[in-house]
Amino acid sequence: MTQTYSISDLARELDITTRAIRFYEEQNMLSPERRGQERVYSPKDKVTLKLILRGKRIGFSLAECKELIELYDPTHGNRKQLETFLDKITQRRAQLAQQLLDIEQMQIELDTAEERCRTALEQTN
Amino acid sequence: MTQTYSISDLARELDITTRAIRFYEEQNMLSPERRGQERVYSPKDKVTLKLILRGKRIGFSLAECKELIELYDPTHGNRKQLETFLDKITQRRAQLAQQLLDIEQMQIELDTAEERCRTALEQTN
DNA sequence: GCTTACCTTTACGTTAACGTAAGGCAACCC
DNA sequence: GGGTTGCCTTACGTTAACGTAAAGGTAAGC
Repeated sequence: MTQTYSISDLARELDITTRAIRFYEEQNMLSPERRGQERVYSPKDKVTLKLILRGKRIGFSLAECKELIELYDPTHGNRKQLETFLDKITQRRAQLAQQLLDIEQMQIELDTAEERCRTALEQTN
Repeated sequence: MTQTYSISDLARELDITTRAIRFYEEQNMLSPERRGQERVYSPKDKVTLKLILRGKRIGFSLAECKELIELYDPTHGNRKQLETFLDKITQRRAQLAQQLLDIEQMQIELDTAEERCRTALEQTN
């Protein structure tokens, strides 16, 4: 008796549209159960959606998010597939490391930008 | 005698197309000098371009990048403008903080994904 | 039995961020 | 002076990621 969700349940909870959720399914990133016509989502589907949203927040394309999701599968892979998986993981790691640097740098620049703003504000007083 | 660059100089060095550079200019993110028809870029222009690219790497839209660039200006702002600037800075900070969390989480998941891959590989031996 | 609130599919529309030609001027090379 | 290289503008094409109708099916409530 594991929990299930309707499409609008998930839309509300994750703050996205039902259209977006259906779109992700079109892209084969989700495949919810059906009760007749209606989509019925499992907790695992919800996790997948959260993965997608997190990927998007750090600027990943849906295609990239999809790759990440596939890394979660009970790895049905043959040897060669597994090795390309490892390659992809390495690439993602490098990308994330670069992003960390970029974010740190940008935080520093926000600091100085804020200072300039504050001193400029004091001038107007 | 400060350094200058042609458009293809910058394209080569920053590994983007000239079309992209011209596009950023169309969006009023750059305004290089002209020598006749030709665009002549300054070191400052180059910095701006790097800012744009860094913004893109962490998933910012060009519109967001533009806002960041404007925070760099010799703040020509009146009081109200400065305050909205500060608001925007606060928002960006929050976004960056969230991204840091997202990246950390994703790194952890890459770790476990890699492990699963490696143990699956050992099965195939 | 009618409204309201869900759900469905199909399909065309939209925006961002460029890509990709097409056509033309200016300078150098042999 | 013909060819190559590099710059320019104008303009239409393209892809991703949905938005937005349109048209309809079902179940609950009054």
